[in-house]
Parts: sequence; structure tokens; C-alpha cells
Amino acid sequence: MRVLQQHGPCSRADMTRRLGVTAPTISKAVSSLLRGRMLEEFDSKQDGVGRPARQLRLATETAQVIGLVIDAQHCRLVSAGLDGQLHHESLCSFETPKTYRSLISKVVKSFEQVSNGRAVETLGLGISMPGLIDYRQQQGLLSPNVPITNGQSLARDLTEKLGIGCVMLQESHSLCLAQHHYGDTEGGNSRGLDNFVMLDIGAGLGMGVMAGGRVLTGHSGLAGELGHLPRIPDGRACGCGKRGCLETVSCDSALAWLVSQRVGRSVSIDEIVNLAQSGELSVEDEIGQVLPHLSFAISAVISLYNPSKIFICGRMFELDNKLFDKLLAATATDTLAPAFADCEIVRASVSKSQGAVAGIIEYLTDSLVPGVDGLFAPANNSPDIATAAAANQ
Amino acid sequence: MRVLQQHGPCSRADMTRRLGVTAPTISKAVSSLLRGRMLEEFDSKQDGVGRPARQLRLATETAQVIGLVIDAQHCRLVSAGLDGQLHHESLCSFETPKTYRSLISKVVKSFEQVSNGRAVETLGLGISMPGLIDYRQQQGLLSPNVPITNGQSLARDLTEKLGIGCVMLQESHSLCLAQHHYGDTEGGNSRGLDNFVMLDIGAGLGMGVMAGGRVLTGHSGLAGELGHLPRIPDGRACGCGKRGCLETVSCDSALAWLVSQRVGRSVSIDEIVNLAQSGELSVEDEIGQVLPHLSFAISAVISLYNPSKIFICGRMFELDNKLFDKLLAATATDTLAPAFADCEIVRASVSKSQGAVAGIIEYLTDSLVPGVDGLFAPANNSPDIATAAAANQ
DNA sequence: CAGTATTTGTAAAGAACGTTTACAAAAAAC
DNA sequence: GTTTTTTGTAAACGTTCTTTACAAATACTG
Repeated sequence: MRVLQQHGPCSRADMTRRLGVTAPTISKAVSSLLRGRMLEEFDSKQDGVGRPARQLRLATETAQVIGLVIDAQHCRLVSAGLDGQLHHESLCSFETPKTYRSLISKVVKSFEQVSNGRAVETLGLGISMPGLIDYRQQQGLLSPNVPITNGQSLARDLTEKLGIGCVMLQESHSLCLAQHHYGDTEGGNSRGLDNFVMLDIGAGLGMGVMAGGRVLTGHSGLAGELGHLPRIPDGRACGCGKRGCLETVSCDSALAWLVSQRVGRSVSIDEIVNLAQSGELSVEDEIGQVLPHLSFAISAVISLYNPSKIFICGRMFELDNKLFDKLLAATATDTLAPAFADCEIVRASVSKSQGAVAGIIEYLTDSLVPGVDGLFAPANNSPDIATAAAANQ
Repeated sequence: MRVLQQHGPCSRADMTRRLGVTAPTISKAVSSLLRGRMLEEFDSKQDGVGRPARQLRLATETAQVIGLVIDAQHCRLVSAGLDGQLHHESLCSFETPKTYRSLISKVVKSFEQVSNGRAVETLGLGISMPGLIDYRQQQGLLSPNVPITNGQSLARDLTEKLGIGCVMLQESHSLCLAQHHYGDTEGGNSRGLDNFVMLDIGAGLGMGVMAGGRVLTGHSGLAGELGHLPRIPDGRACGCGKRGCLETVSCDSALAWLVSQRVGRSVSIDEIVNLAQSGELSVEDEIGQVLPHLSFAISAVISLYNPSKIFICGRMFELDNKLFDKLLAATATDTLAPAFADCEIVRASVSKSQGAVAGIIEYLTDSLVPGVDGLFAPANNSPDIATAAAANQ
């Protein structure tokens, strides 16, 4: 499955070459994955001498997964093949409810709708949501923008209601996973990249870190909270309860807040982009205020994680097509030279929906492999766990 | 070997219980490790019914490794058993030479001396050194305090001269590894802890991060350079070439610099501790200046890595026995509450020598396991690597 | 104090899984 | 139409771990 995820469809023979595993072994593994609806065969005309290969791909006709994205204003459900390709026509969207109970019932209803869009088995549901998420307990801890999820375990509750595997991911972690599996950048794709950072500078300053091929979770899943570094002493109040967090001065909404202050009414980043592009509004001054903080953030990321790439998601760059280069220049002077030289900074190319889907696919894939210790099955390398597992005598 | 490292000596039967692997398998593995001088048997009287167990431990009588610590002023070599216990009597120390060639020859000479101290086989040499180290190339990149190692590959050069395995580790990473394997804290030991951070606030602000049971290296091994976050705009010049790095204001030497400025002469942290403890010098004012920066550093660490523990190495705390608590209090108010609550902050209990030794032992242990991807053999999970390995057709 | 129970460690047979070997199927090349 | 090339599977073989059996060494027991 990893080969198919990273290199796209191929034949059994291609797999033997890529993996260094012999043909009969591949044959057996593939037939078992076909039975489990994880893969499917398809014919494709091809050139070259010899018996034509039967191509394999991650299941898209025979199975699907569903991604759920929860945002402050809206929720979205969308189905996708196991290759991560979203079925855009299946999209179902609704306003984020005011209570947890209504969230659950709304999701269940929408799930039925999206799930029945295609007459194929739905294997699982991935959830991307903002705020702090405790991965050990699979429960929301603190989400300033969607407080109804605080203390709730959406994954567990939905698993029970829907009868299929459900997993929760912090939205930046989900973006990180999506970039790992499905990301494309100008100079090729980012699939299989092992050390990179995803920075989401939209509604807040979210970060996902891929370190050594795994999403960095920390002890409980709270790692990567770059946005809540203390930055401005006694600064503006942040959703987290503190003041002057980095995210209050360095993301799209920080920019929008500054602009709102000036024009005397609340304007969203979307509106600002529209006004700026039509020439009705200049935000140079506000950009000038945000830039050094954002530059600090990137500098910190490079020094702390030594990524080979940083992906940035945000609308801010649509305001000024030189902004990205200015940001790079500002960061260069402030950052440890060897680590900066090691790191390429680019715009991100994935969505939260892809992230949610990537999450559930990762979960399904990992659960096939005994003893794997990935995002959803950590700490399997501890002997004491093995002891418990072998408690048959 | 992992069982012995984490839980100390035990019998083969204990291992079967801990690992969930059957007795004959353990028997075979153990006998092969005994042949390889990695383990040794010893008798110990014991109570209980049944045939008495033959205890096993990591080799200490039959093999040793050597740790080399390179610091700005001094270098130290010391031998140790594979259990990480240092043979303090074997210590050999010399001033750090002025050229790389003389460093090599001095190390080779001292190595012979330390190595021949016991008439047992020496299995490898671990090197702990300051500055930036490129783990992919195993070469020094930028070491303000020991510039003679810049651009040099001490590990490769010594492997060639000595004919045994040698590995280089950034000193904070080595401390991290030591804490992982040999650390003890007040409330028990820290062995096998999977998510923690080691902060060295001595000569600079060094950090090692254990994330998911592995040392966080990043793409080239430069991860964890907390000390070089930009902190004071146009601040004091830092060894890295920039100005106002966090480590210029938040470590023992930053404190020493502040005190030196006041008293009008250069005083070291050692001297300051002595003077303060004898009541001849008060450094409250300087501590007051350093504290908020250090608190910021810890706050950042908690938000960014979500460790279950932070270990701090530094002499500063000897100046004022309430300092540690003040630091905790300052950090608490500034840090994301759930992540702070998740994290215990304690003094570290390991030395760089232990770190160097832990490094070489980790290397030796990993090299026994095919396909492991640890600190010294990363990225084995990539299919393309497997392809290359299977290039036999 | 001899016999039994208990625990340890190893040898030999058995099961699981991947590999080597052999071969049928399907297309292009000659 | 035969040969060559490539693909995919069936059967035999090897390796590795497990199950089973058993000897060794001690404590417990009547």
C-alpha cells in the first residue's frame, strides 16, 4: 500500500522491483488486500513486449472513506477513494451547530447521505478539527473556535453511532499527513518526504511537523503549538486564554484584525483579499506589522525542527505577490545559516478535507500491519506492551 | 538488549516474560549475543523455589566502549561497560588542542591508554561535541566553541585510525540519549521515557528532544537549536554569527556575562557559584534578567514538543534554591495550560560522558538489528532503499 | 531424607512465512 | 508460426519462531 501511495498505480511485478520482495509474496499480499477491498485491479492498454500487466491501484471503485472537516463556521463531509482523491460531487456542508449533540446528529445524517452517494462500502471516517486534541484519549481538550468539542470524544462517539473506524486529527497534523501522501509542489511532488513542516497561517498559527516520517505528536498529541508561544507582553487576548500569543500577530486573522481596527469595522481576510485585488484597499502597513512576527515563526521552525521543506497555507500571500519573497528574505537574515540553507519554503497544496481523508487512510493502512507504531498506535515498541499482548500463559 | 537496558540484569526466563517471545528463541538470541561479547552471564544467589536462574547483564567484564567528550576547554575520554556504567578510574583528560590534526593524534593516544586500562575488547567510541553536526554526512558544521572541528568528520577519521566503530553526537542529543537509557530522577527513573526534552543551559542553550522514542534529528541532524532563536533585536553578538540569540540571554554563560559586566572583570559561572555560596556576591539582579528568557525557552519547548518531562542541566540553580520554583511559576503563567499540566520539569541527572557512551552503545545495539531505523540508520522505511538493497537481480 | 513440586534452560519436532524453482499465459519480435 | 519477453501463480524448499518434551537444579513435604 505504501508503494501505491507514493508512486501511484502499478502491477505486481512493479512492486517486486520496488520492494525487493519476491513475486509470490507480493501475489499473496495483494490477493489478501483485494479481498479486504483495499486495492482493486484495472486494465490499461500499454506498450512493451511480454504479457501485459494487470494494474493495481488503491481502491476507488470498490471502497471509499469519508473525511469530516470541522471549522469555526462550517463543517464539511466528503467521500474519497483510498487513493485520497476526493469525490467533490459528494460534498456535504452545513453550519457548525451550537451544541455537541446536534453536531453528532448532523454528522450522522450527512454521513448517511455522503456514504450512500456511491454504492460502495465505506471503510472509515477521518475528522480534522482545530484546537488541542489529546491523541491518547482521542478527545478534544481546548478549541477556542469550536468549544462544543471540548472534553468530547467525537471519534469514539461516531465510531459507536456509525459502526466504522473513526479518527480525530488536529487540523494542522491532518494537513501535514495530506502533504506527505498527496502533496504536489512546483518542483515535483512531496510524497514520502520525511522531515517537513506544515504551517497554517489562516485562522490561527497552526503547525504540523513530519519528523523522521512520522507526525510529531508529543506525549499527548499537543506538539506543534507554535501559535501559542508568548510573543507580545500583555498583548491582545488570545482564544487560548493568554495574551500576546504569536498567533495574535502573525496570521491571516491577525492581519484582518489590524485592518478591521483601521477601517473601523470587522473585515474578514476573504474580504480584504477581494478589496486589495480590486485596488480598493491597501494593507501594506498591516503587512509590515505582521511580517516580522511571521518571519520569527519560520525562523523558529527551521532552528527547532530542521525540516527539508516548509509548506505554508494562507491567503495573505494573495495580497502582494512579492510578500512571499520578502518573507524569505527577512527569515534568511534571522536564521541559523546551515539549517536555513537546508530548507526550502513553498506554498502548500493540500486542503483540510484531504487531511481528514489522509488520516483515516493512514489509520486503515496501519491497522493492517501488526506491531506498527504510527500516529494511531504509538508505543508498540515498549517491551511491557508486548508482555501484555502475550498474556496468554 | 533493550530489556536489559531498561530493566537491568535478568534471566532468560525473565526475558520471555517481558518480551512475549518464547524461551528457545530467547536462548538462541542470548547465546549469539554472548558470542558477540554484548552480554555476559553471572551468578547471583537468590531465593525462591525451582532451578536457580543464570542472570544475564550487558557486558561489563568482557567488553567495553569508550566515550569522548569534546568541550571548549577540555576533552575527556572514559571507558564504560555496555550497561553504560562509567569506569571513573579510566578517565583521561587533556586540553582541547588548537588544531584538528593534534586533536586526532591526542585522541588516538588517549584512546590507547584508556582502552588498555582493562584487558577487554573495546567495541566502539562515542563522541559528544558541541555545535551543529550534520548526521547524514557525520561531519561538524559550525561549532563556535570548538571551531577546529568545523567541516571535519571526526567519526570517520577516528574509525579509520582506530579500526572500531565511532559515532558523533551533538552534545545535547547525547545527554538526551543518556537520560533515556540511564537517567534517574527523584521519583523513579526515566528509562524508556518516550517523549521528553533535555535542556542544557550551561555554556549555551542546547536542547535534545526525544520524540516517540527517538532522538529528533530533523533532516540533517540540526533539529533542536533552541538557543539560536532570535530574541533580542540587535542584541549581543552570538557565536553563531547573529545577534541577540536566545542563548545570549538565558544560560549560565549569559548570567556570567552579565555579572562580569557589573564587576568589571571576566568571571566564570563556577566562580560565581562559589562566591554566591560563600555570600561574597549577590546576583539577584542578573538572575532577574535571565529568568524571563529562560521561562520563555521552557514555554516554547512545552508548546512545541509536548514533552512529558523536561530535564534541565545547569549550575545556575545552585545560586538560589528557590530559583527553580520561581522558574516554574513564571513558566506556568505563560504556557498553554494542558501542555504545561502534562509536563514535569526536573533537574537532569546525566553527564556528557554518559551521553557519549550512550551514543556508541545505541549504535552497536542498533547495528545488530536488520532494518532498524534509529539515530544512526535513518530512512530505512523508504521502499526505494529496499529496492537498492535488493539489487541482486 | 526420599519423593514431589517448581522453575530454568535446551533439544527436537512442527507451523508459518518468504524464497527459490518451475511453469502456464499473453503479448511483441522475428 | 515460432521464439522471445514479461507477467503471474503453484509447488517445493529453507529459515525462523513456536510448541512439545525433557533434563537440571533447587525448595517443599510427609
